[in-house]
Amino acid sequence: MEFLKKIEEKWQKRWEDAKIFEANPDPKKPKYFVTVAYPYPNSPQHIGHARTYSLADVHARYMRMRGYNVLFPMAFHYTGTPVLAMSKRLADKDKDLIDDFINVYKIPKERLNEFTDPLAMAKYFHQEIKGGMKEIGYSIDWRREFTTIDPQYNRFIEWQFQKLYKAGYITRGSHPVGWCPKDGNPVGQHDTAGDVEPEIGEFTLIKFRHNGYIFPAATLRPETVFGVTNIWLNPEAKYAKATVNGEAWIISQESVEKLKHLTRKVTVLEVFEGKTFIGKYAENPATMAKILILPADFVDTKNATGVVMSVPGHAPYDYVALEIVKKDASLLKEYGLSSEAVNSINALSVIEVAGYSAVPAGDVVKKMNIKDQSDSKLEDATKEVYRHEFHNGKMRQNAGKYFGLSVAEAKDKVKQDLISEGKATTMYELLNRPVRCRCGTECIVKIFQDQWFIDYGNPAWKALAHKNLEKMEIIPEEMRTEYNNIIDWLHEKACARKSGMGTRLPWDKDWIIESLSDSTIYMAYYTIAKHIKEHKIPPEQLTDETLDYVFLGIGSSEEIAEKTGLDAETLEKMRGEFLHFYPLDSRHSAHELIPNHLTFMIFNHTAIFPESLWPRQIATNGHVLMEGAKMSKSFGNIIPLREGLAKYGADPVRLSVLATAELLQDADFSPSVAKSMRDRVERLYKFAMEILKMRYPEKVSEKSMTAIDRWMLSRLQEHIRNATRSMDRLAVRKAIHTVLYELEQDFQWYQKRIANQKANAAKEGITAYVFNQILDVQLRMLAPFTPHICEEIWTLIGREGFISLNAWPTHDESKTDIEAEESESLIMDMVEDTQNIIRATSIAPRKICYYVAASWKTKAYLKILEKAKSGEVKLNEIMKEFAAEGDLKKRMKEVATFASKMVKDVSKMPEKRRENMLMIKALDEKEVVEDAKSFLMQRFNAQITVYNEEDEERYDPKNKAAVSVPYRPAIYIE
RNA sequence: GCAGGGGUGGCGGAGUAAGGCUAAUCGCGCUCGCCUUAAGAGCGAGUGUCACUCCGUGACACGCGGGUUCAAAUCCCGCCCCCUGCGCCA
Repeated sequence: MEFLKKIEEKWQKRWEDAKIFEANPDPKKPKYFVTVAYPYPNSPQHIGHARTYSLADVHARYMRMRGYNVLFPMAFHYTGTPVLAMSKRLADKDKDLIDDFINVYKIPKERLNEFTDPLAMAKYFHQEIKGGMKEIGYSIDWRREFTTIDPQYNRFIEWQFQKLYKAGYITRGSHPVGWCPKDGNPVGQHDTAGDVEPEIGEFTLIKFRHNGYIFPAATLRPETVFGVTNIWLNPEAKYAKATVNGEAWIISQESVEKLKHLTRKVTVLEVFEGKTFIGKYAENPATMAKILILPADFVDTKNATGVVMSVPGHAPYDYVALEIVKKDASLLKEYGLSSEAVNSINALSVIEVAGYSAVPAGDVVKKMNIKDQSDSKLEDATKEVYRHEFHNGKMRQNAGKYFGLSVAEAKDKVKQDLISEGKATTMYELLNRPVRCRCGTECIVKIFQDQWFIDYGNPAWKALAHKNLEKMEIIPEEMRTEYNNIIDWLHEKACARKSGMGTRLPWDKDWIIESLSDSTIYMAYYTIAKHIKEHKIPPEQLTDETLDYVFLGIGSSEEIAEKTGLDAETLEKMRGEFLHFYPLDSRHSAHELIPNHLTFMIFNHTAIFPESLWPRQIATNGHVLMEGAKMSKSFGNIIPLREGLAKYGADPVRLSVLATAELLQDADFSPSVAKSMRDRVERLYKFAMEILKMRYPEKVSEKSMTAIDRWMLSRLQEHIRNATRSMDRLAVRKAIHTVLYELEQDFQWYQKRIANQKANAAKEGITAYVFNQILDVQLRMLAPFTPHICEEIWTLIGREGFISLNAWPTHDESKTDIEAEESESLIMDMVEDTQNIIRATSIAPRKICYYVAASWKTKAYLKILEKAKSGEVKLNEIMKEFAAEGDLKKRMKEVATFASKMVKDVSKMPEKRRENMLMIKALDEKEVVEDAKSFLMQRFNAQITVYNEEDEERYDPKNKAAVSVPYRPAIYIE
């Protein structure tokens, strides 16, 4: 490990000193611009992050070796509220967070105090993350680094938003958000206790009337209004008589504040206990039916209005509650309810659904054996009824004009109609309440007024996004439909908040542009960040005109230079650099960013830039699991990246996160995988050191090589081709497997095959040459994945320069030797057959005889192959042709048996193999087997003899020779 | 619910685009052997299930059920299960 560590440090320093990853416009080379979503510095990175970033780095390194002028930059995303929230929690001495910081992230205790300043915290993690990126060996051009709170970047974002604004892509409106009434802030998932995402739903409030008062019953199923049999109030809870936007409402006391946050004017007139209204009648606005108000403990006055309409036919809660009220004589007495009136209430059926009776709620309650209102199974029962009714249910006749509609359709129609008739209204509520803010307060829904939105719902804009997507390469391709769907779904996205770090909206400085909106086209900023730093360009000089010129080519450099005081030449250089590297060639990210960031990137590019500068490729990848389990702080299975690097080494970590899964799947990291990768890397080193001891000639003539040498070199070509193909679609797992394991397998076979060849200087030279070829190719194909060890070996074996800047090997068709490959697979098959026979007969072989097929068989075989090329082979036809050949005619009976068998075999053969065999024509099988004799002798520890089937002198006591077929010699063992 | 991805051996996972070469590349694990003072590493061999007349043979096996075909893990239809995303959160 020490050894790997030293190598890593050495090469990271050399790369930095030689500035080899600093990319400048170079007209001599094609450019390639790769970026990966910049990290958010609110914690150090862990092994999981390494996947996305390593993939991007491997991509960058690969393209660099393919001869491109690759730009791979990095920046840091300070925008947003999470850092603020964390900082505040630290200030509040949040124990869990402090524990995480100390135990998981290994942050020195004494530094924690600084972190009550959010900016200090962000800066700390920024350096922490950057350190990790250097230690893992990413080929980043650090000259272009920036943060999203740099004033120059703020100018860039202002410029972008002005463009969006002018294009009509910015709208304003009101919007419900999760809200902490104590903190006075919107709450997202990271603000809540237990990281719960607040789910906002819209309840329909149906206005039941009683004596001039409105009971606004809250429901998520307005279509069931026709099945209401009564109203539920919680008898023990407090209700308020209040004026709500001018109407007299009876609502739970808890709902008063909520309605206020939902922009309603509420004045409380009087407070009652729920029981006050029990036994009174109210009128259903949809049916005009007079219904009783009854008591129910299950009514949660904290949910919506605390007034519930009862639909026992379709709501399990209502069904159970009604049954209880009916049976409970003391309850009836307590509230002075007439038992006749109550008992006459029967569930109404308004929805017909296959597989259920008229009262689906009753069916499910009975099935689940639910007895009382507090039974937790009621939740499941409700879900089951709803699921079936929503998808398969139809409205019955008593639903009036909605008769025959599906529940899904009726739900919306009823709601809209009731609202427009003034019989209902709506109210937002949290569906997964209670959701608690980290401060402990229960969250509510607030309508955030005059919020700014980016209008991703704009149809013309959607069309542009689709157009970009169509031209773009999506890796993996399976994700394309996902993007298409998302472009279709997206609508207005709130783009600014009142708190957090970032850029202020240029036309309304109270708002700060939120993080998913200020990170959509920043790849363009990398191209000028270098100049901004180099020339210390202040934000004031980055006027809208400057940026218009640099990014859109509007105006002249002289004019702008004059106005801004910027150097005209610098302006032109910036413009030139932007045009050189743009458009973006590849964008990398984890695939959870597809529904937001990545699609936003597409949208914004089409809004700001001309079509020629739209992004060309997006590649996304899955997560990293830790020994099969999800990584999470609560499982305590997070390995911070730098800790992992220190423990296992950079190259092994890179391999571990990339070699265990294809892009879409989750990779599985574990110490044992990392360890085996480390062993693999060390073995490569040892192998190289052995080759280093070998002497080999500069050039080796083809002729002096034996078939097995040519076979190895031919296989090497095949592996180059496969690895390159895999890399071109970023199938890194496949590529690593090809380079590391498949190549290795052939190499091991090769070593076995040559182990017994007679030693002489020429042979040794050839072997050394072949070994060296393998090492050379393997190193260059591994360099993107394990750059450190590859650089080290590269230098040790005396190669010039950095392997990182060397060429990726190219497939050389001329080195492919089909004959050698076919000969070798003959040997491999033969070895396997021999082995099977030995096992089957349990003979300890002393003598093994091989009989290669007679020449007439080969002749017939080739004929059949020839025929198979042009479609199906008809046995009778081919037999006629055989009959015309003298040497075949004299043994027609044998030929017939042989041919019928071969026709079958050939038809099952892959096209490629048939072509190869035809190309080779007749292989001299006897010679092939003779060549492998010493190997076979060693392999089976027996005497080996090779005969031709037609050899009169052959030793063949069991007459096995007859069963030989081309490419499959007969075997006799004794 | 909607959308996307997936379900293959003890495990991870190839194979599915172009149906037959293939019941399974490769890795891990496990068993046996070699090497070694020992362990590890390395090397070699074996390793789907069941049944039987158990050096062999047969049947069954790629989520479940149908279908197309001489032939299906692969194509078609229906169903079940798992994972991910669904917005103000980076």
